[in-house]
Amino acid sequence: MSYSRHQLIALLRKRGIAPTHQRLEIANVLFSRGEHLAADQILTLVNERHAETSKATVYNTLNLFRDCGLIREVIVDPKRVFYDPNTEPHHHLYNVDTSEITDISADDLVVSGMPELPPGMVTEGVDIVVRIRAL
Amino acid sequence: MSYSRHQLIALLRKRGIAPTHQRLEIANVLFSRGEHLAADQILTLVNERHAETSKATVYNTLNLFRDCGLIREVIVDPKRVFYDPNTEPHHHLYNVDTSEITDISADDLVVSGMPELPPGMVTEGVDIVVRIRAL
DNA sequence: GCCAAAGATTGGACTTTGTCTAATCCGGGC
DNA sequence: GCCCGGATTAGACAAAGTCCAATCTTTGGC
Repeated sequence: MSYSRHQLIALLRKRGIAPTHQRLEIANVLFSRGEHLAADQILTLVNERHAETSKATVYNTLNLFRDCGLIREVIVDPKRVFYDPNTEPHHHLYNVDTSEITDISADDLVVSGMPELPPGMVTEGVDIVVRIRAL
Repeated sequence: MSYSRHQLIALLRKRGIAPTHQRLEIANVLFSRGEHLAADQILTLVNERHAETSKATVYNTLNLFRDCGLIREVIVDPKRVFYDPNTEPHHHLYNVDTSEITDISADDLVVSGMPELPPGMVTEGVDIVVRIRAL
């Protein structure tokens, strides 16, 4: 599931994000791999060939992508945030031993009995994490 | 919902935890308030009268309590772990504006369609977080 | 294509959360 | 009351993430 330079540019433009070098590199790593990656992993991957993107830019860009709804944060590991290129509603299987994250389709996993929210409150999202481990 | 010194000692002893001064203070803050608290909040609360418990001890103790099943970690805020004195199965409402956490009974909120686990894997827990915000 | 303005990137200092260590300090059993 | 293994401590350390002011790119108007 690889994306061409043009496709990536279109993806960013659609959200009003100026397609710079660094942003395209980061988008490429996220969307072409389709994996859940943490900031430090992205920093490493993006600089694999020749270093060209700084830590600050990786964090800036991930926050920008998140704010624009291009990617989603996954909060499962107390040590770091993971970024998910899949923004469709879905849930996660989290291997606590290896920190590996796998998707669970929202069609399979269904929640019922959502509580009334306090007035003036809206749901931003429902995240389900199934924590698993060996044995 | 206040706990007496004796009740707290019994609570720790039941899990084989030696009831020291500091541990009782921390247990008291958690169980008497019944709130979801982060380590730094616990450190502050415990030292409100006169400082007597160090940061290291707060972290040691929270990890100990967690390992002994006395409390539960709640991973919802990328900035810090919250500790929950309620270890019964239940879920959480998380106010992303205020970082406030509220319980949702597991009787109300039901999940169906749990996926097959890879062989040799066991479920450690299923955490549902309903993220809400004002507006 | 050129230029300026707006916006993006950068290294490095800084903050925060949490861990580690080696020294000291209990407290429960004898 | 004494001892000893476990508990506590200050402070150094580590890792994730933010901030800043200087510099570099993009982009849109011409």
